[in-house]
Amino acid sequence: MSAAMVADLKNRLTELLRAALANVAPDAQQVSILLERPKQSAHGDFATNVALQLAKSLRLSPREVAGRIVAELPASPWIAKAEVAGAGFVNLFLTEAARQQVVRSVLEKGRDYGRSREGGGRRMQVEFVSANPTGPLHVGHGRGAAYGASLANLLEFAGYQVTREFYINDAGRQMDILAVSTWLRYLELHGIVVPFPPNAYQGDYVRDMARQIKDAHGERYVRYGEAVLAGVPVLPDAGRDDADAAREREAHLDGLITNAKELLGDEYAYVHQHALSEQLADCRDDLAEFGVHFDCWFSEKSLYDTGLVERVVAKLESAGRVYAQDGARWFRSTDFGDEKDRVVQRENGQYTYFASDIAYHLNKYERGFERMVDVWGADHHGYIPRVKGAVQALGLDADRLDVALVQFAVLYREGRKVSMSTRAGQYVTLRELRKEVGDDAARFFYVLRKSDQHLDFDLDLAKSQSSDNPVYYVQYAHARVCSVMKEWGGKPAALQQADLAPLSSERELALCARLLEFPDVVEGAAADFAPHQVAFYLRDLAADFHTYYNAERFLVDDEGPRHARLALACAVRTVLRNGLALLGVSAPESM
RNA sequence: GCGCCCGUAGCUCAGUUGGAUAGAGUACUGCCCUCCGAAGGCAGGGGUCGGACGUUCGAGUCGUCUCGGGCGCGCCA
Repeated sequence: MSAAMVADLKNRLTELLRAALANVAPDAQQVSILLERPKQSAHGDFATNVALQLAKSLRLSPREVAGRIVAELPASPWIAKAEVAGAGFVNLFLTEAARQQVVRSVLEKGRDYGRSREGGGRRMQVEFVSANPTGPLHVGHGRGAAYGASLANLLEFAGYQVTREFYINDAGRQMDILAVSTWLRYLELHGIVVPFPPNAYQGDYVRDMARQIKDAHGERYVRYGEAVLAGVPVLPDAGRDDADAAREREAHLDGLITNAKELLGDEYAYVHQHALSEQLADCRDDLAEFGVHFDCWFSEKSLYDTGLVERVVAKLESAGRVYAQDGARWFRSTDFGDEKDRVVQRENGQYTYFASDIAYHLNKYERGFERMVDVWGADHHGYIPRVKGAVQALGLDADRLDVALVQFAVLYREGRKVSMSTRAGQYVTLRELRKEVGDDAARFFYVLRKSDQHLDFDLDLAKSQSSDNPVYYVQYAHARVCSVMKEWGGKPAALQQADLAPLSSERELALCARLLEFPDVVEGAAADFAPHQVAFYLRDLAADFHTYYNAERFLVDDEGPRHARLALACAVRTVLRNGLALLGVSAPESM
């Protein structure tokens, strides 16, 4: 049996079952034959419920139908046994040879074992992280980064041509706040003290940028304090935390932004640009060190510069989807199931974030991606109907766009929730986390949970270098294989043609069956956008290997068993490495 | 109040378009290194799958209701 045939094992089995069905139920040729892997090995390698599906129309008991299918099943070198079980399942047991050959298949394909053509080379975009470049990434962004990167890897492995994209929110008010925050710190350095607003960016990185500007340009951006505050609404008392006070603080900040733009004129753009590029560079470095790379950094501002925002709103208006009310312009998202219509252009003429996001999605479609995935924080779930609505309103196929929601990571320190506030600058950064627990542990930990599930991130546990962290368990299995190979001293290539017949123990055949699962796991994880399935699989594979390792010796005197076992170990190593690579985790040869 | 998500072992979580006796990790208890790496292995206890009703050959999974938790509901991004 060749490697390709192993990969097609399920298809072959399906064909055999269909051949049997042709005799059992000639009128039911279109019935779908689902082959699943039973949870218990006593139920065989594959099972099908097709008899249960057909029983009613055939007016026979499910067990009777199953019995006839088994009787009509053509002989095959891959099936050792087929039997009727339970309510009417047909359980198929593979021959030892069928299982053993997966080892050869893995060794032949190497890094490509598990890769599929499911995606057919179709172009797909995964947009993720897309954090405001207004400060260091925090641990919530880290989860989106780990998830998005792993998802992109998976989709690529599943045969899609993937573009990884970061959407830069460089056009909005948040960037102005960052620029003004930096400028105020800069003025401080020159002895001009304007009270630093509580809702401006507090982090030390703002002071760092101010210092850089001072070092590079001296007093060039200095303006008088009275002018900075001229006409700016006063700050409410620090003690007040009612809604009015919050509004007044925002008004104060807006006033400062307006004055900064007037006082600095064209030079405001420099401060703004400096802050943006500094933060973006920091973000890119941080992610790169985390093993997260992007093919495209897409600027929101560019959508305004090219006039696309304006054009897309006009297009929606001419389609009758935008109307004016209360001085603003609204998109009729209720036509598409949203709870209420949404503003695209404010009374003051400014477009909303939503408007540029519509333009952005139009741009994605125009770039020809057949499928797109937006990875968002789960708190944005209410945003989905309006974006999908806008896509539909533009006459585009909304089904090509998927939104994957990632819940925020909730940090725990000494058993207590760590409060997070971006503005107050009190949050654990991704950098800190990476430094504390290491990139491998962080990447693995992040995807060890379903993405739309809350992640309790226990910092103390993650910080401890103990074996509690599951990533060590998987990496250790890999290091163990490497160690055995080193001890053996031979060349792996010599194992390609090893006779695999000696791999007949229960543990060896179980390990083979596990290796056989990998392509299915990849395909399922890609289809479900669920990298955590790969992480769980790797833990199972490592467990099977550790069990085997403890029970048997590899370096026995007999060359037959020795080479067969080493071939199996090598195959395990390859699959561990391929799986870890999908998750962006290293596969160390020793640790 | 309305909408979306989640309730599975003490804790943290898996559970493959509905499938057979609901599984891991962790914690706890007891074993296993003169032998390729003990960051490992073996064994053990622990569950009304939040609750009720329904759909059917079959429900942790689907539907309705209900209780509990999270998030969203702005001319913010």
